[in-house]
Amino acid sequence: MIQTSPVATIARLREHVGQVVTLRGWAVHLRSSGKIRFVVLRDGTGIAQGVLIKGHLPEEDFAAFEELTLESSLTLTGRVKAEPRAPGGFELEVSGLQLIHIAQEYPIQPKEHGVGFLMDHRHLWLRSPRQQAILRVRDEVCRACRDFFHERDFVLIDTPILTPTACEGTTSLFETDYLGRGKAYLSQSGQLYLEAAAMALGRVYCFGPTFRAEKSKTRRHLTEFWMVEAEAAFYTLEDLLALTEELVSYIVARVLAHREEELALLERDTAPLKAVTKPFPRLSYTEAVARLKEQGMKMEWGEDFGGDEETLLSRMFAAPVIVHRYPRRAKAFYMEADPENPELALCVDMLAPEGYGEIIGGSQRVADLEVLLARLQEYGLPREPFEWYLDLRRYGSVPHSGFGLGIERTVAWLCGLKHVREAIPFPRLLDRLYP
RNA sequence: UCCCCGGUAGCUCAGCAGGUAGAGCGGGUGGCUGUUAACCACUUGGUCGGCGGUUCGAGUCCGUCCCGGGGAGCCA
Repeated sequence: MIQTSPVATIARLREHVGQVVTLRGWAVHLRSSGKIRFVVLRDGTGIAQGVLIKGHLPEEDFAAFEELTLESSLTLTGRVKAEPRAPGGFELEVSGLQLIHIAQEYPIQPKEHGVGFLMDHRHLWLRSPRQQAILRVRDEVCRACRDFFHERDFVLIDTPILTPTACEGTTSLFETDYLGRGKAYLSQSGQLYLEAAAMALGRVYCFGPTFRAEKSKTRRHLTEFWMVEAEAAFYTLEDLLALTEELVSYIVARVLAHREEELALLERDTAPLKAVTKPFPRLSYTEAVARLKEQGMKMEWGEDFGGDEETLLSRMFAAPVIVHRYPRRAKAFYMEADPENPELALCVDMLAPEGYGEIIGGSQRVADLEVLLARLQEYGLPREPFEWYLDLRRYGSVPHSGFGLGIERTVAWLCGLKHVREAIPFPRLLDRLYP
C-alpha cells in the first residue's frame, strides 16, 4: 500500500498535532450529516475521529464513506487537530480515505447483550474497549509477576503440561491417550516438578496454563487457567508468607501505576486497591473459624471454607487476608505438619478483599522421606509414579516451600469483574469450548 | 450431579385468559455542514429451541429432550 504521509498510532497522536499523518484501523462509529461525515477509528492503541468535509478531500474518497460499515478496515490521512468534541480528544481533518475491507454486518452492537451471545462471539468481543482494557491489565499482571521473580533471582522453569500422574490425587484431571502407551493427564500444577528444580537452582518459578476437569460452575472457576507458581529451597512457612505478601502488593502497585486509564474505563474504584499495603492481616485457620462463628456462620473446626465463608472472611479486611495452618486432613499429601500441632498443616491461603476470595494457595513441603511415604499410603496414592519425587528426599533433602497464584482471579479482583471468564482471552468453562 | 430461571426477528425484549406474531435497536432507501449509542421519514425482517401430546385451534397448557444463564456441591 502506498503511503504518502507517516503512519501514526492513535495513542501518540498528540505528538503529531498540526502534521499530516495516516492512521490504520477499524471503523467503530459512523455518522453522517449530509455534507459532513464522521468516522471514529480504533487502531488498538485508542480511538480517534476523522472528519470528512465535502470538497476537502477527493470526491471519490468522500463517497467511499457510504460503503463503510461497522468494523470495516480503512486508512485515514489528514491533519491532526486537538478537538475536545472528538472522542479521544484528537481528530483528523481527513484529506484521504482508503478502504481496506468492507465488513459484513457486525453482530455486536453498542448496546446491552447477553453473556451467552457475547461468549459465542468472544473472538469479536475482544475488540470492545472494556475487553481491551481487561486484557491490558492482565498483561501488566503477568509482566509484574515475571519482573518480581527476576528481581529476586528466581529462575523461570517451564514445567510439563503432559504428566503421568496427578499432583494431588483428589482433583479430577483431563485425560488423554499418550500415543497408545497409556494415559497422560493435563497438568493441574507444576509444583512437584518445581520442587525438583528448586533442589537444583534454589529459587524457581513457573508460569503457565493449568487444567482442572472439575464440574465447577461458579464465577471463580475455569477448566483452563493460568497460574504463576514459585518454589524456594530453605524457605519456611514464615518466609513464604512474606514472599506472597510482597508479590501481591508489588502486582497491585504496578497495575495502579501503569494501568490507571484502563481501570478508569472499567469504572474500577481504585481506593480499595490503594489500601492494599503491607503488612497484610494474618489469621490462623483456628482464629478464622472463630471470627466466622462470631459473624453467625454455622461451621465446625475441621471443615474447609465454602464460598460463603471465603467471601465473608475476605470482606472483613481492606487488604488481602492471609489464612495459615489449616487442618491437615483437609489439605494435600505433600504439606508439612505443624511441629506445634501435627493436626495442622504448614500451609497458607490468601483471600483477596471485596469478596473475591482465594487467589493464592501454598505450603511448606514435607522434607522427610519416611513421613512422605506414610502420607502416600494415608492418602491412598500409589508409590511407583512418585519415586522421582521421593528421590528429592533421598538426596540432600531440605526444608522448602512454594505457592501458586491464580492469574484470572487476580485480574478479576483488580478489574472488579463479576466473573473470571472475562479475565482470560478465550475462557474454557464447564459448558464452553467455543470459540 | 442437584436446585432455580430462561430459549419469540441479526441483537435486547414484550406477547394478557389458548383465537391470524409485536416494539426498540441493527440492516436497506432518502434527508440534514459538528455528530457523540446523533436525529427525521420510509422500509426490511420470524422453522416462537427440537420432538410428542391435549384442543376445533398452541408462542401460550402438559410430557420429554437439547441449549444457555445463575447458584450449590466439588475444587484452587
